[in-house]
Order: sequence, then structure tokens, then C-alpha cells
Amino acid sequence: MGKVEHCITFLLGKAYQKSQQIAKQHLNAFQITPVQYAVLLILWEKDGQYIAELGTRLKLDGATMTGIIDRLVQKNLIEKHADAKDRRINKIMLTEKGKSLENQLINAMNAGHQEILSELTETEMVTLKAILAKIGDVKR
Amino acid sequence: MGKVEHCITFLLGKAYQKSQQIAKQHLNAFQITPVQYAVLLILWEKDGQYIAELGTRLKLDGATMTGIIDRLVQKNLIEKHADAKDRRINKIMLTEKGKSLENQLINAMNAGHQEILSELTETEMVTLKAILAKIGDVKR
DNA sequence: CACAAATAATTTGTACACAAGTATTTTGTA
DNA sequence: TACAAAATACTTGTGTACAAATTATTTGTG
Repeated sequence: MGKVEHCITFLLGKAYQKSQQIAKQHLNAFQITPVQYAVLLILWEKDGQYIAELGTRLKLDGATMTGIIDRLVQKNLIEKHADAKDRRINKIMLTEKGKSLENQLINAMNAGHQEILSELTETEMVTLKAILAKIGDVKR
Repeated sequence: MGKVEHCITFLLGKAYQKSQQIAKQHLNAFQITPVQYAVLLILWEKDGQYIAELGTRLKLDGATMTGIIDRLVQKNLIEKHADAKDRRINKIMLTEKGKSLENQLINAMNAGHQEILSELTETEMVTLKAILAKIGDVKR
């Protein structure tokens, strides 16, 4: 009885899909995507990181990062600055606009998280996070 | 302390990413993707379903389905048959090649699932599936 | 019957996500 | 110092995934 609905890959995918939909909805007013938000979140923590660093943190391919960074530059939320010491590197710096949106965006995403987690008890949430981390943290 | 690593959306995404990588790896010899496998799995259950039906089951957009179906046709695993009763509908039928791969593909994916679940205890797996279903099943 | 509304599938455009390959620059080592 | 190896970023190509618009067909309602 190998129904697709009982398959762990499918269940993970659909739960992820759902969380993405909710996140998108809450970010929609700002015209940024969930992964673009994730990049900004890391930059608010520490400005001036370079692309490979951001990609490692988010576990995303360099090719994927190039596109995400391009779109954030176009939206005028970040800027690329060539490093004088190492000309391979582009330091990513928040613009004033990028800095100014921190509180609003975090509030919007917190509301999204509440919505996702509203389906679950506190215990379920803690359990879920622990198990997901176990699956996702495996080295590749 | 809003680190991205503690964010449920991120954790779901990375666990999903991991499971996709493992599934891809196990399906690689057959040159089909995880979602293409999912379509075949539903067709092995019952041949001759139409595209919207498959999309509903997999919770995928019609536009997404069109592309997936196209590629499975190109690989000669399925065929599209216009329905005589309702000319809007394309019934999707397995080819002989599509039928013949059932056992091999299921075995390959079972190995993949074992690999993912090997990180978890039996209890964790049951708990995880139940919570994921709770998140994913919410109507949209 | 006529015609608006609904349904099935496709098309177009945008955005990830990764593999494979390229260009440039830096580092390590002989 | 010369030069292979590594690192950074980008480009190209394939494959999801969805929104919005389009086409073709069928159904429901007056």
C-alpha cells in the first residue's frame, strides 16, 4: 500500500508548500519572496557579508544566489560592493530602504509563522522543529 | 532572536530539500524526477486518469502538471488520449514501458525512504508524518 | 435553443533550485 | 617566482511551481 499521501517526501513537500504559501501571502504587500526575506534577515544580523557566505548559511547553490541577489538589487534593498582586498568577492550591503524595512518585514513574517503554528500545540511545534533539524542537518 | 535556522519555514524547506536530494539520487539511474515518480505512482494505482485529477491528488497547479506530463510523454512512459465523451479532457495512459518500470522504481524509492528515515526512530517518524499532514492538509 | 458560467488544458511570465561549465582572481607549493 | 589548485561569482540549461490570461469545450439557466 504505497499511496503517495503516506510518503514522507510528499508530506514534507506539501507542508513546505503550505508554509511557503502563507509566507508569500504575508510578504506580498512588500513585493518580496520568502527566500529574499531570508537573505535580508541574515543581513540585518550582520551587514556586509559576501554571496558565498549567505549561500552557505541558507544552504543554497551559488547559481540560485546570483538570481536572488540580482532581484534584491533591482528592488533597491541591497547593493553589491566589490571588495578591494579580494576582487573575486562582492560584499552585500543593505541600502537605507533595506534597513528601514526590518521591523515591518519581521512583523509580517511573525504573523505568518503564527498562522502556520496555530494548527499545532506547543509540544508538537517543538517536536517538529527538532525532527526537521535532524533530517535537514545531515551533511551532503 | 529571530535566526533563520529556527524559523519553521526554513526548517521545513531544508528537510524537504534533503529528501528531494536523496530521492533524486535514487531515481537518477532511471532519469526521472521525484514529482514524475509521484505521477507514475498514482497511475500504477489506477491507469487512465485525467490531468486535473492527478493535479488535485498531488496538489499541483494545472500549469505545473502540463510540463510534468509533457516530459513523461517525451520519455515514452505515458500517452495522452483525448476523451471521446468530453473533448476538453486528456486521459493519461501508461505505456508498456511505463508499466514495466513499476517494481524497479518502487524499489529505488523505498531505498531512498529508508535513507531518509534512517535518521529517525519509529516513533519520531510516526509523529513527524502526523504533524506534517496536519500542516499540509489545511485547505487553501 | 441561446448564452453566460464553469471546466480542462495550455501559454506566458516570474522565481526558485541545481548541475555543469566558464572567467577571474587568489592561494599554496615546488 | 611560476604555476597548478582552489575559491568566487556568473552563465546556460533543465525542471519544478504558481499567477494570470487564453482557448476550447461543456454545462446550467432562462
